[in-house]
Amino acid sequence: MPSETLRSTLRITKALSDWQRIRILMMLEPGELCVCQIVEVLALAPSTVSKHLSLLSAAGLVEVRKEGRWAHYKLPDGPAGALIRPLLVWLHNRLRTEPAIRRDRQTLRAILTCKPERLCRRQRDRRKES
Amino acid sequence: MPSETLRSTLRITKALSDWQRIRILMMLEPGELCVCQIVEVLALAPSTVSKHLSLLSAAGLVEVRKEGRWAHYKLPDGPAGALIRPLLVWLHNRLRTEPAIRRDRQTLRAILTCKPERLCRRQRDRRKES
DNA sequence: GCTATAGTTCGTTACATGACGAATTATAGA
DNA sequence: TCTATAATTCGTCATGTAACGAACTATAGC
Repeated sequence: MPSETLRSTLRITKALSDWQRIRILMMLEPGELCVCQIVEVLALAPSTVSKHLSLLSAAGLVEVRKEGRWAHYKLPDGPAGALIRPLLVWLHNRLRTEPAIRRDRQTLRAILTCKPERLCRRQRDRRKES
Repeated sequence: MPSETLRSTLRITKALSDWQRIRILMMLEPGELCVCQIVEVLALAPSTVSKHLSLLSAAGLVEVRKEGRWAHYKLPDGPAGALIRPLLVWLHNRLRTEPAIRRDRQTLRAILTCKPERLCRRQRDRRKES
């Protein structure tokens, strides 16, 4: 019977062992984002992104704030955040200057200029034509 | 074309996402061990342990020192070690008091009292009878 | 040189995981 | 109340991974 700490630790390291989830964590450094914004940057299906977010959430690497039909995800602060801070700092230091990560930040900046509703509409439309 | 830093980072996080490999890293904290000693603690097939060690090695989480037919593995020191030290410290702090890890330490203590040659012989014999 | 042996590599099998689209849920607005 | 919609859950498929035993490699000792 593995202890909770042990399983929790494995949940964290497993959550960190996927490139898309790392991209999400790096993306959340500056502040919270809603799902559709993350979907847009990763260019993955919403269902896929949702799954990634639920794994990150289960590991305590992100927190969710639901507001109407919107879900905003952010890095945890307070005691929960302190627990995993060293890992995020390590990741951030290693990947800050990575081309792929810089590209994501660039994309995100562009995305933040338009309202989420517009984003979701665009994503729906794109889906229809294919 | 993902950069080397990026692939290296993923190799590290993937290496950390397995329980047996974490056990190995915790086991190596006090100092180097040879493969048969690790095999004995984990109670896995030598081929399986060897594979784990090669993944850890590829990620730079352990270093190998070959001596005759024996292979000694240890945590890296120097610059290579400094790079991943924060991760190992985090892991160590989280798992130091875990029952499973304490049990491994206990097992290891017993194992260290007998010479590696004896260990290997015992392992071979056990294999034969099954 | 031969033989025994510590460790690795290879091939196979079972299971875990990431991706997608379709169906579902829950909320906002007409 | 009914419709539209942001997000999640579910079912499926392809790929990745951990485990094993068998075969292989390389070294020590006769």
